[in-house]
Amino acid sequence: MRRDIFQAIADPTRRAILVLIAVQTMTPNAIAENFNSTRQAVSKHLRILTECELVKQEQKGREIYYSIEIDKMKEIDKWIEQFRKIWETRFNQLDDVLSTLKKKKK
Amino acid sequence: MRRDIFQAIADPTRRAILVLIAVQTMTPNAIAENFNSTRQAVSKHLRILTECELVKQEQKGREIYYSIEIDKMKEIDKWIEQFRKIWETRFNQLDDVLSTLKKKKK
DNA sequence: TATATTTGCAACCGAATAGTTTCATAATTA
DNA sequence: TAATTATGAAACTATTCGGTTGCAAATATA
Repeated sequence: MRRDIFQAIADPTRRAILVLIAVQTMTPNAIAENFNSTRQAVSKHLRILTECELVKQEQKGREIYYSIEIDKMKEIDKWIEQFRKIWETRFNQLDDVLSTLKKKKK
Repeated sequence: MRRDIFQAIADPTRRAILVLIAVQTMTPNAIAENFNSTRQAVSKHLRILTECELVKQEQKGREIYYSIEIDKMKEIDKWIEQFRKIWETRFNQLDDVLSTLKKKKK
């Protein structure tokens, strides 16, 4: 069973769940109301998100409130980071080209 | 056939390919040398990455050089953006708490 | 206490995934 | 021209994935 954050956010329903509970903590029932699939399907998604620690639970009586584990989201950001460096460099290079052109014009 | 960037980067081999060709353009053969699976398997990964426009090809004779489509990578960053806002806010709130504590100490 | 509610788990199913082997095509080289 | 090299496509396979239905456990309410 592969269970990492990238595999977790590959599914559009799970991405939507993350966006939902990022705004406020929610119970599985409340989350499921936003989707066409069954509550059990959403429950399975929540299990996957919990297993890779992208969400955490808080039991309150018979209800369980799910909330986002924002620190784990940073790991995805960390992976993107190495590419961000590239596009920022390319942007600066473009900037250099533009300013060189400007100087030549003068 | 679902073919979006999140599904594309879900596979660890594809993520490694992206990191590899981010540094320099490479041919499928050169890329495949870095993995234990067959050249054909890598070829399939490249097709998926090409289909969702995360990489582009440039034919040179019988060789094909693959390079990263950095703009497409920004789309992932864009999705992370909404969560970045959250963790920055939380960080600031923590900052407020700390400075309040500091003031009380004085 | 009996009933309703909230939730997760197990078993099953069809589709998708990632890999393999085999083959075809096009370009280079001997 | 013949052999070699670089590549992608097709067919097949085992495994995983996302969904379903049915069930059990725990808590709340009548």
